[in-house]
Formats: sequence, C-alpha cells, structure tokens
Amino acid sequence: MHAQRRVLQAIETDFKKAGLPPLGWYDVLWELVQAEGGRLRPFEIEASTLLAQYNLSRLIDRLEGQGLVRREAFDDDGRGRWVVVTSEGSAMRARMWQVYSRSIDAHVGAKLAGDEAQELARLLGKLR
Amino acid sequence: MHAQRRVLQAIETDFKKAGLPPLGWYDVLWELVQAEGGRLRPFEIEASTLLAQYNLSRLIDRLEGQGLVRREAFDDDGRGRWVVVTSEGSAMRARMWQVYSRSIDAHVGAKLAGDEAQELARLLGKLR
DNA sequence: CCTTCATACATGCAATTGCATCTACATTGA
DNA sequence: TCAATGTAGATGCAATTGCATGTATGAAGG
Repeated sequence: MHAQRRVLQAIETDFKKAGLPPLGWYDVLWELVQAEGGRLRPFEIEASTLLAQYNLSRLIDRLEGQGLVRREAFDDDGRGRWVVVTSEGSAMRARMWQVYSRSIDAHVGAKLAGDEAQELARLLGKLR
Repeated sequence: MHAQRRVLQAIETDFKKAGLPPLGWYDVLWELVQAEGGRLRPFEIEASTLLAQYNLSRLIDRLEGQGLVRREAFDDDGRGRWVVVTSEGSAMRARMWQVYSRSIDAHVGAKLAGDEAQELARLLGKLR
C-alpha cells in the first residue's frame, strides 16, 4: 500500500508539472487506442481498468468534454454505447506517454536492479 | 496498480460487510496504539501513513466525532496538537484487526507461496 | 404477448479529496 | 524589538468518488 501510494503520488506529480490530466485518463485512452477501431464498450473499459461503473461513466463525460473521446450508438443492443477515441484523444495519449514512461522509469525502474522488475511483476500478478 | 486496486477493494469490501469503517481509520488508530502514551502529533501520523495534511486533519475530525480519538493541546509548541486514542479507539482497532488480518491472509497470503511474500515485501520496499 | 427479471449505462445526492489559503504560533536575523 | 519567513494545523470551495437508484433495453418463461 505504501509503495503504491508513493509511486502513484510521484507519477501524478509529474503529470501535474507537465500540465497533463490525471493518470486515470491515460488508462482509458490507452485501452481505446489499443482496441480494434479505437472503440470499446464502457463495460469493457470497466473490466480492464478496474474503474467502478459510475466512475467510468463520469470519466467518459470528462474525456468527451475535452474532445478526447466521443460516444456513439451501439446498434446491436440499444442499451449499449461505443466509446471512440478521437485523434485528439490519441494525440493526448501519446503526449501523456512521454511523461509517463519517464516517470515509470524514474520511480520504478531506477529503483529495481536487474531482473527484479520481472520478479515484482510476477509476484503482483499472483494477487489478481 | 491493478494488483493494489484489487487487493484494496477486496479488503474494503470485507470491512464494509463487517460494518466497519474504511481502512484509513485503521492506519491512524494503529499508529496511535503503537505510540508511546497512545498519542502522536498530526504531522507524525501524516509521515507514517502518507496521508495528505488536509486529509488527515479531516480524518481526525471524523475519528474524534466517533469518540475514537481526542485532540489535546501540545504545551511545548502552541501550534501543535496531540492526537490521543481513546479506549473506544483502541477497541475499534482491535475489532478491525479481526477482519483485517483474515482479509490480508485471504487476499494476499493465500495467493503467494512459501517465501514469496517476503520477496514481494523486499521488492516493494525498494520503491519507497 | 406480457410479466418478471437481468443488463448497460446514467445520475441525484452525500461523503471524501484536492487545492489554495488562512490562522496561530515559532524562529531568525537585522 | 520587530519585520520577515517558516511551520503546524484548519478550512472554504470545487472536483471527484461512492452509494443508491433511475431509465432504457433485452431475455426468458408462462
């Protein structure tokens, strides 16, 4: 818990210094950029980011408000929606990655020797 | 990040099911119970829990509202305060530990084999 | 069909968090 | 002594989160 708080705070601080939105935005944009056609259903994003349904719903509101994604109808099921990254969203993800990758490096990579990162990832993987 | 969210959510869920307050309360009560005389200065709690100053200030409000701690004057420095656990606070910590310990066991211990927990702790320790 | 139950997503409202700033007291150095 | 600066903690206000529930649609059974 402490390790996570420290690393997260350090990363968020880096984002703020760079004038970028919070880390949560990155996770959603990343999932979308990865996805076929740059689009996913909210419940899919929910599953991969572990965001609560209502939090994701509002995060999408904010992303949409900034023009980084847009919602589209999902015709096969009237209840569903598509969330689609815009080119602005894609560009923002890339811009965030510039900061994020350095940040991960500084606050995680630099503190672990050799194959320790692999081992840490393996152990944490067992907790999910 | 994912591993932490999963574990934290699982623990918070256990707390809620047991009708207990959030995990953050435990951290503060624990620090106080450990401390000499059951009392600490807010800035000391802040350092050991990694809570933001304003968040701790308000968490203490809530703890005080429930009678789990009380604030006392700190005579050597007019700016300072003592935060003191009450016997109710101490009892609450013990009650929370009943749930917490099982929760840690179930969501962390049970998922790691042999000395993996040690190794995980060592690696995470390097991140702080 | 139509009732009942389930699923996808949104939203009103209360609680918590973050940010900026405030108050009160302490320390330093002319 | 006193102005300037620093530290401990509190707090107003906006943003975010959590909880409960709402709306709309789909699926299943009689």
